[in-house]
Amino acid sequence: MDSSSNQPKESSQSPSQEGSSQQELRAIRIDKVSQLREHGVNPYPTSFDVTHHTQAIHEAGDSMIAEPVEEGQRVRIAGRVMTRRIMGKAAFFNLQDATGVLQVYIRRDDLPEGQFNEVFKKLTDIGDIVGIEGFVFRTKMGELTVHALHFEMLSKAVRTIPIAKEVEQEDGQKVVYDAFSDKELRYRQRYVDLIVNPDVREVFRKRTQMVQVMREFMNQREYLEVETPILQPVYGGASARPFVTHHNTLNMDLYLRIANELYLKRLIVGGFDGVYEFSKDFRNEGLSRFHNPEFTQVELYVAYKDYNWMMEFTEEMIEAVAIALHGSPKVQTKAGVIDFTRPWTRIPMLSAIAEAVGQDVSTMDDAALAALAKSKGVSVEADDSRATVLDELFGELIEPGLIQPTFITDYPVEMSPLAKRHPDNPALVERFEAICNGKEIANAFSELNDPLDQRERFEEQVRQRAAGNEEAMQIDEDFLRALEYGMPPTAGLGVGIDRLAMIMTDSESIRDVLFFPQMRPE
RNA sequence: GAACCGGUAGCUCAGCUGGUAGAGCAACUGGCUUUUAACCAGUUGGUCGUGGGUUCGAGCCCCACCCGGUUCACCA
Repeated sequence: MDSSSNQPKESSQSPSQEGSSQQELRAIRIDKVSQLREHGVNPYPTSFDVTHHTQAIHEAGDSMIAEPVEEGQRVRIAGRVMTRRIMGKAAFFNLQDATGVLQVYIRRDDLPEGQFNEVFKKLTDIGDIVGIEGFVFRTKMGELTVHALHFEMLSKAVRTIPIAKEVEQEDGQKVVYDAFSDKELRYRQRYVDLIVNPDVREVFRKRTQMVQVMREFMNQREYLEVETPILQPVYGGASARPFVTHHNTLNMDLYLRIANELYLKRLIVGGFDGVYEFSKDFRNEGLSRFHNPEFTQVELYVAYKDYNWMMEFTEEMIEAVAIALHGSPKVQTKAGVIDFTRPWTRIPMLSAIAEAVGQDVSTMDDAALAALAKSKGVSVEADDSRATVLDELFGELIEPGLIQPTFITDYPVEMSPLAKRHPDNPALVERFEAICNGKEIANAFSELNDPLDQRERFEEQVRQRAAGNEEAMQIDEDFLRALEYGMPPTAGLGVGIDRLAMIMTDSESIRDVLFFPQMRPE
């Protein structure tokens, strides 16, 4: 492992690389596992019949309390012990299950001989998973509580969980003390983060709900959810550097997909009218608050439609997401309220730039355009194409200011090798991006289905690659062959699920909407 | 890849001008049958990210490296 291998070997009972204090805490808990067995208690039994979740009991509230209370309905709940308050012959503890937290009251005299003192008081810790059966009542202080008549250890934890204490102040504000907040530990040990930070669980529930709403939205329109290859012999559909892997038996390199666009369009050629896929894509680029090497997009292709139709589809679907998650198309974020109410503003890219710089750039020659960019503080390289300069201008001057969802339309053809040319201006394509909170959340176009034009566009990409653009596309001969069989006019859409989840959950980093963000090894 | 900020007990954090490291919670022992940051009394717990250096003496100063965060560059 490392150069310290001449040290005495650590016992398998105590993981290395940990402080002695933590090892002591762990050793004490492991000893408790043995003690439980000595008391005839299985620390890891196989099952427990749960009748109620804590949330259901909270919702039922006083209707679950009988008169007298001990004759109330028996409830069986299971979960993790989060706090303990022991008072000699009785105790309270908070039990957390998948739905919430509920207080439990437990007394020595309600349990079999010795169970309270030996098993509960001495051998049960915060973090253990237990099951109880009892009846519901309210304490003197009015807190809904289950009075336990039966107690079972369900899983003994041998590591301590970081305890946060929550206090409700007189004004009703909740203050959390000692919250588990170290971002590195939270990302590396997400399971602990999820145990102790309820807000984190809520973020991921919202993310899942968001995907479900979108899936249902597309299913209702009878688009087919499909699966296409992640391991691709030729990568394409986006401008990015790929991950490379190797298949031993075939003895060939394969690429992890950077997009699934070209496969989904093959399926449109095959005769499906609408296909979509929630797709993990992989791009071998830097990491940041907005970039993880693997990320999720949904891509959708619909035959006989164009990008105008797709704009309406997009704003309708995302408005539906906002309403499902927040009960309203208006979403509160740190950047202010974002209002997804359709229709969203639509601005052609060149008009947006003209408005920002106060001049019409469409009639400007390349040199004048480059000079303009420099005068606006936008850095341009000598060999940048006209399209690149326009993209830079847009990205620097306009995009960051677009907080409310906005469609930017009609991009230069050089940047969009898979999009159909605009009928009014062959230098542009029928493409839009949806910008929200200063970031692209969706990208779509009327798909190029002219196989000869598509071949020329690929060949231009090859020239760009030869000129040093590592992100330029490869020629996909099989895709061209598919187009030659004829693809109907088609509208295509990609929505960045992580980016949208960040907005919908008001998260500042993509790591906060990924369970397991990419990290360097510990 | 660059700049800035950070890394001290299991968790959250103090630690002054360099003088042998502290609190709360957790844990351990005892007490307490409606508590709720439960409480009361006592106890334990540290490779101060790692490795060098300066110094009589380093958590603190210097250098290198590791990990994380943020910003920038690239991108979705």
